[in-house]
Amino acid sequence: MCGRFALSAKTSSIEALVPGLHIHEDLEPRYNIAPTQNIAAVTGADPTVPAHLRWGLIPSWAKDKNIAVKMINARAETLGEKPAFRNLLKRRRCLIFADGYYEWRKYEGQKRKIPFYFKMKSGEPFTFAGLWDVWKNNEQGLFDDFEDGTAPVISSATNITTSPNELTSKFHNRMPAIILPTDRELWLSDEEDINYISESLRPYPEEEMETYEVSSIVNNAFNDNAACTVPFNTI
DNA sequence: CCAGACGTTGTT
DNA sequence: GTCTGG
DNA sequence: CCAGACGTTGTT
DNA sequence: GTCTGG
Repeated sequence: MCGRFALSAKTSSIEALVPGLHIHEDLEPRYNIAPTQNIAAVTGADPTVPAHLRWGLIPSWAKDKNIAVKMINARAETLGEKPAFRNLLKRRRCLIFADGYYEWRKYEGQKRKIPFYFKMKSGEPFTFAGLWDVWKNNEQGLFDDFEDGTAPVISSATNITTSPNELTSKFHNRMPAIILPTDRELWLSDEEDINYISESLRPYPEEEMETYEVSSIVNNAFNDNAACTVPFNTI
């Protein structure tokens, strides 16, 4: 899975995740990052510069950018076989910055599903494994924006999923592939052995993670994507 | 050769 | 673009 | 992923 | 129920 996540860490702690990375601008804290929105990432092309990628992969060959809604996730197990992902796995890997992600649980008799927030016990941000590509619109001028404000050239990304660790498996049968700190350099490298690369797409050790139910008061802020400092309730 | 797909998740 | 199915 | 819409015509 | 927008 992984259809929503958060990134509110200080710029300095995000920079600390990738050697040489320098983030020039201040990133707004975000607690409800959704598909089609921009996400903060670094690509293997230049890991010293932050990349702002649109979440939902639009492959370079796509005629219609709306294919993105179907490409927010990519299964780690089959990346090497899928025509849409195989080449990207070889040459267009990226790390997506996050400090938590959400899974939903529905309680018996309750209408709404409740979000649970998954994070590192350390509180530090981390990196999802992603693939990215650049798409150029062929049907209209390259200098004309779309009506929805998106550009005619879009760099986008998909978030790789893998089997869940023990903690996440209580909520879902998938979890986002979180790259171990020691594997980040490899993931951004120009290594083309996809079997070797794929070894870093394992479920993240659950002993380093924890989850909280997002309380109703936080839920409001969550829905508004507003800044939120209220502590989550522990389950 | 050309034509057509290219994807995941959750839910039923 | 690249792979699969016909 | 969730939230929210889901429609057209004519008139101003 | 299903699609769209974020």
